[in-house]
Amino acid sequence: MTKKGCSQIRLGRVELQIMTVVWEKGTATVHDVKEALSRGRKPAYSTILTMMRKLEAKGYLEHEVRDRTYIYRPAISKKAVRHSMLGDVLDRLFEGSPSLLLNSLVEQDRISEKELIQIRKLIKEKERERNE
Amino acid sequence: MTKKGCSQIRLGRVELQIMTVVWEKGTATVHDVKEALSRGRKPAYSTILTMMRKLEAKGYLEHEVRDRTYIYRPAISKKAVRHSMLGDVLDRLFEGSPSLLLNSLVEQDRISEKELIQIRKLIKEKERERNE
DNA sequence: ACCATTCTACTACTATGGTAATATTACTTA
DNA sequence: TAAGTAATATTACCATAGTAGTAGAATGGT
Repeated sequence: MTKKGCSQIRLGRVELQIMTVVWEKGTATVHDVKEALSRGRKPAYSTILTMMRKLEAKGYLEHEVRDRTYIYRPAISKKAVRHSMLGDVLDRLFEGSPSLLLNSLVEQDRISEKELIQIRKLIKEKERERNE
Repeated sequence: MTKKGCSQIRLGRVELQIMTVVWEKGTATVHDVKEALSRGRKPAYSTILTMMRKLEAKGYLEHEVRDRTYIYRPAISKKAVRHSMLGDVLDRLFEGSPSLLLNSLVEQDRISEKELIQIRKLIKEKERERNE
């Protein structure tokens, strides 16, 4: 149970990209990440290496050595990061109000038919749970 | 109409705090902001001054002079910043899926009874609009 | 006229995310 | 065993958010 505001997980643009790769693959070497980041402006190998070392120093990655290659894996869950960063946006920008936040998504027209159905299902579940 | 990804509004922690004050008050002097930021670790007057000048340089604030005091006002709407920053989180962290995002809020138990009602209303409206 | 007050302007420093060249190490293979 | 290869380690930048001391300018009161 995370207390209100004790999260404070800070991840930069590229840091998050790297973490995303490692989350998706489960484990990843520097090369794996470099490979996965082949779209857009690709950072140099040594750039990714440096960042992954920093991510480990911050406790977001861990590694083990196999055939003198570092095998990295997440030391923090995607869920935790989602909670932390979304909670941040919610509090800083939307006065802690999920409906205000959702409204912003509606305004942006970011909600497709499929998403709408999914969301309604979610709400229904939450309501049912609430009425027990 | 903002195109997909052309947003790129970047605001730091304190920068956003300052913008929030100016949005709320409509116009604000450096003193007003310093006053409003009296909770937490309060930045020095000159710190706020510097940041507001930087915000103006970035085109997020404007000012006029009155009795040799700078009266700042927003040059960018809160709505635009909300769209930009939330859109960023949506894309980077939730694969562009609003329902995944909402699910994270549910998991965090950030949705009160009142919010739930408000959200349902929003969804209903969206559905009605969709079925026209 | 002078001084205190109250603004902005200037300057400088710290931390951190991002970038990457280069050095080093260790293994492989001819 | 010497060269080449493939990995990490070291080092050094740049940009920007955040911080704030101090200088300078203009005004108002005495």
